[in-house]
Amino acid sequence: MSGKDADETDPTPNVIEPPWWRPPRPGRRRQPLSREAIVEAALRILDADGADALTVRRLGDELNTGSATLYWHIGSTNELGEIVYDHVMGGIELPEPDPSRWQEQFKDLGRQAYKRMLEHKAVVRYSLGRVPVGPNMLRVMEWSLELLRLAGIPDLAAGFAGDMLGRYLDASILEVTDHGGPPPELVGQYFGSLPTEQFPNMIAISKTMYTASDDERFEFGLDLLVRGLAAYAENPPNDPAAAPAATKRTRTRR
Amino acid sequence: MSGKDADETDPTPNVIEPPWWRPPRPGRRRQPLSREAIVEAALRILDADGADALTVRRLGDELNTGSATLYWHIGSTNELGEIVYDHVMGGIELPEPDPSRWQEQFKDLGRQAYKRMLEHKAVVRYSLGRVPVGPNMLRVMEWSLELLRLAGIPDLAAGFAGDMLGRYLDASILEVTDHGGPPPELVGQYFGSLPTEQFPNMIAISKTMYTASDDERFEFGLDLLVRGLAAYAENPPNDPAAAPAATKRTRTRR
DNA sequence: GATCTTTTTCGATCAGTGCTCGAATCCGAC
DNA sequence: GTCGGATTCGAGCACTGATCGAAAAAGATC
Repeated sequence: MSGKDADETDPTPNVIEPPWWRPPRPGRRRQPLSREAIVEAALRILDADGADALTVRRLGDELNTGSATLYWHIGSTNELGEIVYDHVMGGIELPEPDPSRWQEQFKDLGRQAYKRMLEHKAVVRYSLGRVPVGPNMLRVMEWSLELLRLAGIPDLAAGFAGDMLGRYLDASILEVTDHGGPPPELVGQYFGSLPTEQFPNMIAISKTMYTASDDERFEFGLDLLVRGLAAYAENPPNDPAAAPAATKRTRTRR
Repeated sequence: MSGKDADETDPTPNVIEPPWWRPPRPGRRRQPLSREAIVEAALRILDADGADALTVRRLGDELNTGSATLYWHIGSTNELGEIVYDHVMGGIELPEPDPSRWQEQFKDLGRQAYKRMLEHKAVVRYSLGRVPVGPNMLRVMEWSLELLRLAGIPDLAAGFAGDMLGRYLDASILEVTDHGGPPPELVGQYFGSLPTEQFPNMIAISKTMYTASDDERFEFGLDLLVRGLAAYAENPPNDPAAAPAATKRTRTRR
């Protein structure tokens, strides 16, 4: 992206040589390849050309190397995807948990994650069926649990909340993304064109759904989620084992 | 699977012929290939060997035909996957919506879908990032909307509910499925082995999560979802446009 | 029956994928 | 220097989804 040394990288300098000679090795790249450089290149590709464009060969082109080299730094393309996902979520800022404002703080976490994913929509592919295990998401999950437990949400519900939020996030991003399937507007059109007598509710809803903007819809779902959690805080479930409050703790460092 | 005519299908009968002769064409299969036969074979493969095993070639083997033939009946492998998903969901039974029991009826829809998906776990791959558009799912979605609107859930929330339920279903199935990633027990072990001072809440939760069975956890999340919806029914959102009740209607046929 | 048209099958093949191998190269420590 | 581990890389394997045009079968028409 910087491109400030683009021509120095050119592997075919202006010199006449017998064609059977080995072309001058481009030499070790000035800056040796690192996992971080790979992650950034991958994100660049994803942002520019979508999820399908991220292949080992394309990645090799982007970094002026072969596919084999990459496998010395990463385990697999899937693993790379997870690292990229964790990298994108790295910028989330977590305030000191304040139980009295837990609903707003929890929503704000969702908003931050949503914003970041919107800027890198293609990354959603690597979040879909997975439990996030990267260092950044670990930090986020711990914070989320801390907040909800302090707020008096039972353990089981607190555990669910993070998972639910993640799934809802994925779904929200997918809804505004072109992910290979039929274009969203075609789906909307299809739903609207169903036989009226057979699907009156779907038609009515499809209209309602389209009057709200993407951001408004996201906010709405976030609210729905928090209301479900709040219902648990006030009225604990049938499971008596769920602790009503967080265990004694010292303080979160950050 | 029936195999009642296995030997009749054998393309190499007990006859001596010069090897350069064309092997006797297996002839048109007794029963011409149909989309339904393909879907059933695909489901058989998915159940037996998982999502990665479903390829056009393997499907060709299963049906005694080549990959090219399949493409005459289906558009793409992805499309086939969606059809299989819709097929699996086809067995869901939908009672007459009874607004006074909407919470239980909605949960029961979730339970039915969960049970069906559990019997065909690999199919979850074709549900992940998609809006279900098959005829069976269309029917289910219409029923769900009908029920929730009659129960007084605002339109926007009712629209979300189906989506949320689908996502939650996917996540629940994935949690009990080996989907190529690290084995679930390893993830649990990893979470439990985190440094205690840094992740006290995650460790506490990971214990709680493992005491409950898969079914109990599913039931719990279902309850969380319904509570969120119920909160909306009683206390409509800031959006005044959301109708508090379903529009006038005649009656659902079924 | 024979002929023509439409539906259905299929072998061969294309371009692209993730990933691995063994050899070559680089680079810092001795 | 030179030695040994760290790093790069070309070639290639096994596999994928998908397409082409030819061929066969089934159905319609005479």
